[in-house]
Amino acid sequence: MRDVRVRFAPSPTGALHLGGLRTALFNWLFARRHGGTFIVRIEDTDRARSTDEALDAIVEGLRWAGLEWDEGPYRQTERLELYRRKAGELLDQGRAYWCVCAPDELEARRKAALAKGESVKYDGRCRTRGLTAPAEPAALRFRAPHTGRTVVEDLIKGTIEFDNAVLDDLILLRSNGDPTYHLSVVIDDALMGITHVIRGDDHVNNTPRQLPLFDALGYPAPRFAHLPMILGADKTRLSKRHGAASVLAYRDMGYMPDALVNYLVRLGWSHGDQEMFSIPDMIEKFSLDRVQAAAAVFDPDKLQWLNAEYLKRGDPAHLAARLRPFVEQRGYDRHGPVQPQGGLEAVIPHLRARAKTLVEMADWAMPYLTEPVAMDDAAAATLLTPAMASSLKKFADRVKTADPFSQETIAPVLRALLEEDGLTMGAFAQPLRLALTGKTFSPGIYDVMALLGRERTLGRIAHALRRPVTPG
RNA sequence: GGUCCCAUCGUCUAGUCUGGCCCAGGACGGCACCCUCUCAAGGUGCAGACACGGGUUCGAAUCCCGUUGGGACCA
Repeated sequence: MRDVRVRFAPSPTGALHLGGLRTALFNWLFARRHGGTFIVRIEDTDRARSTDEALDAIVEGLRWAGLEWDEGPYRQTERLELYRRKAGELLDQGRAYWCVCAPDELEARRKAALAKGESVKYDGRCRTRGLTAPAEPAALRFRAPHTGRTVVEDLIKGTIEFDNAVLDDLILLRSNGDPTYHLSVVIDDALMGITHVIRGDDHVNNTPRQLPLFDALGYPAPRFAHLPMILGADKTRLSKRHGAASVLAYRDMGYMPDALVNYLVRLGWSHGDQEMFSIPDMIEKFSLDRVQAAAAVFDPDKLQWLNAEYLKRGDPAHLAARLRPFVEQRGYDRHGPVQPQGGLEAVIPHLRARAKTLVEMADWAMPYLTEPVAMDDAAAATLLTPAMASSLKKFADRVKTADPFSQETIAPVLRALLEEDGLTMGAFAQPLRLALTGKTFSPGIYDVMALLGRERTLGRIAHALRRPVTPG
């Protein structure tokens, strides 16, 4: 195999979507697997719809996901002269011709054909006119073959045959001189030495139109692999309508990049029953012939499960770094950081088994990082009864001297107290938990105390006891 | 409308190329139980699919044809 060169070629007309990320991922994996080159090329010739904001978002999304490229991003708007020059060569060689059919006229003919149930392709009116440098606005059309068959040997779908009679004479240059998608994509793939075009299967029908163009331009065609679409729950193409589809939105919802990538790689690709793949693992195992031909439905629940798995297994220091922005966003700085022993990293072992996202983890972490704690008043009204308050006070008095302040020393004190006051752990743990964290759910109560340390444990109980207590 | 693609549990998929090991396996989700100081997590178990109809064959989820259904592109 020649040195593999693949590209991801998004249009900067919106956010990077999950479908786009997966296309990028499969290209990237293929390149890495074969020691090839991964190129990012921005298809921004549609200048009306392309924006720099979208371009930035795409680049940011790729970076966040960890898909580093080897070349680019190239921008097609920087290569317009090249496309025009190549189009001129096709005209000189008789492989293209001027067409003066006006767009609205074309549209009218198309509608008429559709109404009569005929093919809507261009009728070839200007094909044999032999127009040279027309004075009126003219588009340049490709003289496509109209006989024979074009065969695409797709690496995923197998052999796909097209009757050339159904192929259109593509427009290469619009009447304003701008290249069309078909022209620029073929020239770039040819000149950039792309060996494998791995793209969404919405491009399958474009392939037989582009193949003769490679030929006319005098370049060997790359191999093609068309990836199945990602669908929403309603089985239509995934889009904004299905809720968040943008990669950056998933980042902001607290997903780990490796978890998203892991989820995406399993959408359409598999390696036996294996569900979890590290990046090196998927690079080693990735292959196009294991890619599914059928479309896949995006399942947010499974993504969330995978994310939780990454939270449970990840390196605490790494998770802490990912978690920090979410914590800071929550006002970590507002009260001044109140660090538990060992910093943010120390809370991770206690929260990772419960949280599904970094957002949840950050929410759960706040009681250990800020002072004072936000109290769940409704719960306090039912849990902090006078009787409980008295037991809590006793508990606080007795654990004062526990040394070191840990489960080993606290547990005997607590057990004795429960016996004395005729309480069960089940009855006492909730009021204590609420006093310590302000919440009705938390890590194990001994872990909470160890995390808070002696001073803050006692302080919080005292603080909770100063609340007006409900009679009862 | 034309062209093209696709079809295994609700979802992601293994099995399809190289028919028998599949009265179809795994995972997510669901349900039940266990564990338990809360919430989770974890453990155990249960329900759940070869779209349909014809062929080929001793034998088909697997091969062929058709139907149906879904999707994409063409403006």
